[in-house]
Amino acid sequence: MSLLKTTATLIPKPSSTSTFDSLQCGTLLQSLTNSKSLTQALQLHAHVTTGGTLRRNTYLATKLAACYAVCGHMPYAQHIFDQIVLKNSFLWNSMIRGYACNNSPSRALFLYLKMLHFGQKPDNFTYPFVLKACGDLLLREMGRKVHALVVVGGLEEDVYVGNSILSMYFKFGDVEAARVVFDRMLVRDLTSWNTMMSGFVKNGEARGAFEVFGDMRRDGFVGDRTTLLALLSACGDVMDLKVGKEIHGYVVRNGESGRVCNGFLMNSIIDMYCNCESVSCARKLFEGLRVKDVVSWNSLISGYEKCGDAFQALELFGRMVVVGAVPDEVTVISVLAACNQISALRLGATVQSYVVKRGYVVNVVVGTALIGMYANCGSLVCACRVFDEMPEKNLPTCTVMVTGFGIHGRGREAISIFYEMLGKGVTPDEGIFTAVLSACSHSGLVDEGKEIFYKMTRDYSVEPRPTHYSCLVDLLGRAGYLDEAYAVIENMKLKPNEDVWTALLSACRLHRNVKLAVISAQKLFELNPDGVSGYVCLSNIYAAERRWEDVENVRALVAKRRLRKPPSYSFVELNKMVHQFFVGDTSHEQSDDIYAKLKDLNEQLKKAGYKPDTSLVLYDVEEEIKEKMLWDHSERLALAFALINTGPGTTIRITKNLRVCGDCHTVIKMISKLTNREIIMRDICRFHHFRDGLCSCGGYW
DNA sequence: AGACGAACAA
Repeated sequence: MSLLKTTATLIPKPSSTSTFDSLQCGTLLQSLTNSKSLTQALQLHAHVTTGGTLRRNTYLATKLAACYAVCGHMPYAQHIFDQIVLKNSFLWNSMIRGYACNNSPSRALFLYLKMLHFGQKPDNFTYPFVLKACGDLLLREMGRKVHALVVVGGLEEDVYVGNSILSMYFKFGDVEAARVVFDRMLVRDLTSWNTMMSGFVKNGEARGAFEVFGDMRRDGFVGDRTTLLALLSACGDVMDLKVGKEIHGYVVRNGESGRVCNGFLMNSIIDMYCNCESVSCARKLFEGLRVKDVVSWNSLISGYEKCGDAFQALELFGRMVVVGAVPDEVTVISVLAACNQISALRLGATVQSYVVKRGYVVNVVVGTALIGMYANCGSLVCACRVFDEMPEKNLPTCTVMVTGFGIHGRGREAISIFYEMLGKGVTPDEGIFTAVLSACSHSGLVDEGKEIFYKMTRDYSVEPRPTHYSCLVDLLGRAGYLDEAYAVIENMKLKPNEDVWTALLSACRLHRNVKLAVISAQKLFELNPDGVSGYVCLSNIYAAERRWEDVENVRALVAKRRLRKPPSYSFVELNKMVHQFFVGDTSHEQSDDIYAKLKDLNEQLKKAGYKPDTSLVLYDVEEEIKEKMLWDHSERLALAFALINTGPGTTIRITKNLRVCGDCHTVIKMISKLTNREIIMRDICRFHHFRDGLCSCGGYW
C-alpha cells in the first residue's frame, strides 16, 4: 500500500499491523490537511471506508471532512458532513471555512445560519470566515450584525477576528469604520497593520497607506512581504518612483535572506514600474529575472498596453508564445486591449480563435474585452455576436456594448441594451450613464438623453459627474439647443471642467454661434491655456465667418504660446500587420506610390468639383502650401496605402488618434464614391461609415 | 482549525 510507505514517517509510532488505529489516522489526516494533499486524502478515505470504519467513527469522519474542506474539495466534504449526526463546532467551522475560501461565500453563510439554527455557538474560529464571506458578498447589513454578535460574544479582542473585521469593512469600501475598529483594537499584530495598509491602497488612499506604514514602524513592527506588496502598489498609485526604487533596492539587498525574496515581489515591482510609467525599468528587471512566470509576462505586457505602447505589448506577446510560455486569460485580456488601441481587427480575431483553440472558458472579463476590441476595431457585427453568446453578462459588459453601439451612431440599440439591463435588476453606475448619454448625443436622441440624465439622479441616486454634464451639453449642443446647453453649464452643481466647455465650443462650431463660442473658448483657455485643440476649434469658427483678422489673432496666440498640435497619426491594418502613418510621413517603403496615388486622387476630385477648405489650416503660410498640408494628413496617407494594397470592393478601416478634419471628411466621402469602397473610419470621438459619397454621421461630428 | 499577499474588462 503506497500510502503507508509515503506517509509512514509522519506517524510517531506506526502500528505493527497493516491498518491504522483511529488516533493515528487522525494524526495523519491532520498533516494531510496542513499540506493540502488531496490525493493522499482520497487514498486514506478509501482505506477507512472499507469495513464501515468511517461511519462508526465520528472523530475520523470529522477530520476527513475538514481535510477535504481545506483542500477545496467541497462536494466530498459536504457528503461526509451530511452523514455525521453529532456535529461539533470544529466540523461546522471547517465547512464554513471551506466554502468561504473556495468561492462559495453564500454557501458559507448558509451553513453559518444553519449552525445557529442547530444551537451550535459560533466561536473565534467561526467568525473570521463568516466575516470574509460577508465581505466578499458585500453584505453590509449582515456584516455589521455579525460584528455586533462578535462584540456581544466578547470575541473582539481576538486578533484574528479583529483583523477579519478590518478586512471586511475595507471590502465594503468603509475606510472610516475600519479605522475606528483598528483604533479600538487592544491587540494588533503585523497582519493588522498589513490589512490596514492594503485596505487603504485598495480604496484608493495610497497616502493613507504610507501614513499607516509610518505608524507601524513607530510601533516597533518590521514589515514583511505583504507590507512591501502594499507599499509597492501604493507607489504605483501615486506614481512615486523614488520610493518604489528604494523598495526595489531593499528587496535586492535582503533577497538572499529569503525573508522578502520571492517571485510575487518581483512581479509587483514590475507592475509598480509600469504604473509609474517607467516601462524601461520594468523591462530591465523583467529581462534579468531567472524565472519568468505567467504573471511576470502579464505584468509587462499590460504595462506596455497601459502606457500606450501597443506595438511593444504585441511584440512581447509574440515572444512569449515563441519561447513556449503559456498565456492565460489575463494575457489575452491585455493583448486584446492592445489590439483595440491600434485597431488591429484581424490580429484581435486571431487572439479570439487562440482562446477557443486553447479551450479557455470565455469568462465574463475575456468576453467584455472581446466586445470592446471588436466594437473599437470597427466590427460591430462581431461585437454583437460575442455579446449575444455570453452566458454571463455584468455591468462592464453592458457598458462596452452600449459604448460600442454609441460610437457607431446606433443610439437606439444602445438605449435598448441599457433598458434591458435595468430590467434584469442590475444597478447602474456612473460609467454606464456616461456610455448611454454619449450614445444619445452621437445619434441626436435629445429627448431620450435628457430623460436618462434626469432619471440618473431621481431614480438611481447617481450624482452626475462633469463627464455626464459634458455629454448632456454635447447632446443639446449638437442638436442646436445652444442656449439650453449653456444654461445647463451655468446651473451645474459642480465646477465645469474642460470637457464641458469643449463640448459647448464644438457645438458652437457646428451651429456657427460666434458669441457663445468666444465665451466657451475663454473659459476653456482659463482652465487649460495649453490645450491646442480649443484654439483650432475657435480659429475654424472664425474662418467659417470669414473673420480673417480674428483667425490671425488666434494663430498669433498659438504661436506666442509655442503650442503645437499633438502629432497626429492613423492606423490601417493589412495582412494582420498594423501600419502607422504620421502627418507628412515619408518613412513607409511604399511612400512614393502613396503620394502618387494621392496626387492622382486630388486631380480626380477637383474634376468632380472638390474645393479644398484651407481655412482649416492653423498655420500662417501661403495658400498653395496650405493645400499641400491638407494632403499630408495621416488619414489620407493611410487611405491611399489601403487603396493601393487591397482589391476592389474591400472594406477599408482607418483609425485616427485625433478628430478627423472637415476637409478630410469631405475628401473621404468623395473617395468612397469615386472608388466604390466602404470606408470605416474611427476617430477620437466616433466611427464614420463612408459609403457611396455619404457618411453615417450626417455631418454632425 | 483561522486573518493579509502580484497581472486583467467600461
